[in-house]
Amino acid sequence: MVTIGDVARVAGVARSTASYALSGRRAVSDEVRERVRQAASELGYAPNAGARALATSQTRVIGLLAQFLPDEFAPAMLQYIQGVANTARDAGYDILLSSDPDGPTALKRITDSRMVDGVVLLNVADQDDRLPVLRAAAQPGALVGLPGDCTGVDVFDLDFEESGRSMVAHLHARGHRELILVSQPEHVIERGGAYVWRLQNTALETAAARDVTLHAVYGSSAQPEIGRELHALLDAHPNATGLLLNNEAAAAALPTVMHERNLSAPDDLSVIGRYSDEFARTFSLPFSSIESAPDRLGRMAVRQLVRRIEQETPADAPHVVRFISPDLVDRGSTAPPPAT
Amino acid sequence: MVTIGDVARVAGVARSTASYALSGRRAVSDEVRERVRQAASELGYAPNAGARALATSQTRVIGLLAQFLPDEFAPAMLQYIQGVANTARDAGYDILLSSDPDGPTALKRITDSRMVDGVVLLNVADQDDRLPVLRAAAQPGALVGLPGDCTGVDVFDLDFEESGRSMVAHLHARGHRELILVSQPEHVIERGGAYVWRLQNTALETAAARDVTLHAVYGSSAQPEIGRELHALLDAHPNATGLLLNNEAAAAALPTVMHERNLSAPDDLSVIGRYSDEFARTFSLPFSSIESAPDRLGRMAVRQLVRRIEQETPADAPHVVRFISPDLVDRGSTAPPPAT
DNA sequence: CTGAAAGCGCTTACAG
DNA sequence: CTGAAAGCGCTTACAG
Repeated sequence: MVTIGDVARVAGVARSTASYALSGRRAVSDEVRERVRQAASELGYAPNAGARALATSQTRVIGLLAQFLPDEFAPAMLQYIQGVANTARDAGYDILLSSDPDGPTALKRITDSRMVDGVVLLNVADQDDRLPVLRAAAQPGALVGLPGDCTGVDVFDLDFEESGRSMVAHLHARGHRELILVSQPEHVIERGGAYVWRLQNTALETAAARDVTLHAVYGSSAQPEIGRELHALLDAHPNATGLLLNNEAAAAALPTVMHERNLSAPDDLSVIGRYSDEFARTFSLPFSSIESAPDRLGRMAVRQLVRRIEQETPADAPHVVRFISPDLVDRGSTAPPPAT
Repeated sequence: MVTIGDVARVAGVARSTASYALSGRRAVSDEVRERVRQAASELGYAPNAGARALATSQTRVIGLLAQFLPDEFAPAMLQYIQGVANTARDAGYDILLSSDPDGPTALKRITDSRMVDGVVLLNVADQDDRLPVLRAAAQPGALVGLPGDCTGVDVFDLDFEESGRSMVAHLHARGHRELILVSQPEHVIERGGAYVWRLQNTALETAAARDVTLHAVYGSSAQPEIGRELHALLDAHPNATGLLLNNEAAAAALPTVMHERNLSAPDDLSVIGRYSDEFARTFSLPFSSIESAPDRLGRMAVRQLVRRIEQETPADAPHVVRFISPDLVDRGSTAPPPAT
């Protein structure tokens, strides 16, 4: 392999001078700089990442902790990963992807061994086992998802409270008085998936305040179970005129279910989901939805992380908890309830 | 950070002894080994990855080059990524994920800077720009997907030729005489996505040999275009009784299209896709399909790569090109054509 | 069975 | 403006 020593020799300068010429961290005469650059490109020089990391304590790698849990819908995860990966690349960082189901152990190993300059956690639970590890780590961390305790980390999430309110308010305003809300599986909650009850609670409150009946249930996040459950749900609540989905798998399954029941939105049933526009396209979903903005959240997390890594933000600068407000993307699936 | 020097001091031995005790690469007295281990775990010692890489020229990281091209269906990609990531983890490797649209440049940077011990390329095209870079690299590479020139790399792919044959033969045997084959977008071919024509060619040959009319067309890989195209296609060929899909986006869109046309499989139309079982579940697809086995391909690629990295396979050992044979997963969507 | 030393390829104070 | 040297934290021949 070609080292900076080779470059220096070819350029006829000291290794330190070659290093400075390439990094620009010290003034170097135009002539020398040119010679060094020339030599470097002739030889195809690329600095050894390990050596550089050892010397600078910087890897220019960001760890991405994604867990593909059986109760999460994988295609929805992918969009967060893409958001993080794209932003990281633009900022000059590579991504070390961990999909280890044992998140805490993986995180500890990656941070302790100094493989990364910082870490993005996806899929954060209310009591997330990875957080104690992250707080003990030397590197900063940014989360997508709201944990119970936000100390020491930067947090980005959709405003699920407001999402719950606005879904119910939207249908209430159009005259609906009986709704169904399908959340993610109950074990997502048990695991601490706080976004499930954050949305559900405000939906229930809003419904109660407006005298709307809201049937709040948990749904599977796998096919074909969720399809069957949706059928059972619609059977059980024949007078419900609106369906709210805080469950991507349910959203993906709903078109088939509605076809099978010969229902269409919004004529027979008003529907609002909570997923990204990209997700809607992928699954051909014709329903209006609260935009979950995975790309935006991924981007915000990485930007803040990079700011901390590069110390534009002092290490003890206050940490942020930032919610993005829910936008309802109107795909025309809501209307006043059918006259009976 | 705690270094091996700290461990050695606490254990009262030399750094080299601490290193050997931990790695087991040299005999060490039981007592010393125990003291070193004790010290290491007390201090929470984890070797610095950069330093180790510098000393050993091994990073225990595998580069994963995935391109999220607009004409590929992202959820299908994810499964290959998971297959690679899971196998790598089990083998003790971390994954450096690159989703850079400029694959060759990203690959060159990653390999030249010695960030990885080897590389897996996804989404390989017939004339893949990344291959010259990979061949020039010091690290071995494994591909998922068949390029025109396989020299110097290990290659794993579904047997698309056989897939094309078996799809047509299956429907021919059940009495079908007019079929439609929807492939991926034409620009996938222009880009060199060889699997498109590999399947299509054998499908056409098989059809010709058996006097079956086969309408072979390209379809978009985005919604909602592909839905419209499927409608147009079924309009244009009202006598076709079988539909073959070598296009994940088309498969994902088909249930909706069939509902809209009030068709069901296999009574009105026999359907065979080419996608994974996991994909079928995710999209609730009721169609029989050639299993594309992304997890298996990812696993094979990583295993072979690890073998090369760890020199169980000598560097000049012959490279492999391995096809997995297509299994038809029967979901009951094929039958004799409807009587007319 | 153990230790002192060299070396991996960088960067960066220290000198001039 | 440039160079010689130290040091980052490991591993591994070389000695004993």
